Amino acid sequence: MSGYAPSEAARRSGFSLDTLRYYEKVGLLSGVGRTSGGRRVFTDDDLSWLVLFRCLRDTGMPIAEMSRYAELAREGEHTAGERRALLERHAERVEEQMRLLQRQYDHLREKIRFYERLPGPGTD
Amino acid sequence: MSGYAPSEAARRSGFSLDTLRYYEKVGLLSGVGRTSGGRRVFTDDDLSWLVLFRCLRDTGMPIAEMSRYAELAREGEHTAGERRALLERHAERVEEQMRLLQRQYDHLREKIRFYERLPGPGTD
DNA sequence: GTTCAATCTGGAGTGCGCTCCAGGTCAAGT
DNA sequence: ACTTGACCTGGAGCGCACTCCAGATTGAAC
Repeated sequence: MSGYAPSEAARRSGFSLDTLRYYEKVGLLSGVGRTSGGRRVFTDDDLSWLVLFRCLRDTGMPIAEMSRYAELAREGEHTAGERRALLERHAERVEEQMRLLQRQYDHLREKIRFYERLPGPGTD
Repeated sequence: MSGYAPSEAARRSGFSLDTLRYYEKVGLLSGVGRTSGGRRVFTDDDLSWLVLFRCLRDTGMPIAEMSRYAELAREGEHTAGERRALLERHAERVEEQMRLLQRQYDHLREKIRFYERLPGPGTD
């Protein structure tokens, strides 16, 4: 069961091997296990962190803030409130982002409608 | 009527003065007028280009692609089909982006719900 | 035992999109 | 005429998030 090679962790998380190394280097991912030979071994727990990072990155959270979150989590249960607040603030920014994206998408569609009213090549 | 100073164009478009200069430098914005003293004068037409660029940037289009679009527009009416196709492809990417954002937003909200079930400080 | 793909390390390099700076110019207000 | 704030140019610098590289090591398969 749990214990994934780097390539497997990369495949499952959608991050590249280099990105996984980079995340470890900047302290996002700490305490990843090693084989006697020095190779990384990712646990299910590591994987679920990666899934969270995937979510946060896809929604535009900067790495520094993810690091902050991870650091809080490492500090223990008493930081739960702060972690929650951090995620809450982020979620609000994401909502704003979604509204903007929707608005600009609508503009874009309108612009395209303008072109659709023009005769295309071969439309006769 | 039409004829805006750089600062006014910046204010109306939401781009910084430096960004407006940069856009001109990379060929996004071409043929911006000048006063006898060399200062830029933005027309309503320039402004509407900026509004379009704002839309495309906000939806994640790279500058190179906006340049391509602007170039096509300069080439004349016969590129309308190609321009339309470019915008259409972009709109599809934006739709994908919106779906991803929504999906990850949902994950995020679920994660937050987990914290909400924990007693916060002072929740008693 | 040999091979060979996967992995390791440290560090340099990349791509993008600005952003800032120095040193000078312009023009509106007084 | 003078001051002052907006603007000019060319070019350097920055922040972010990777991405790539060289040269060495590991370990599963044959």
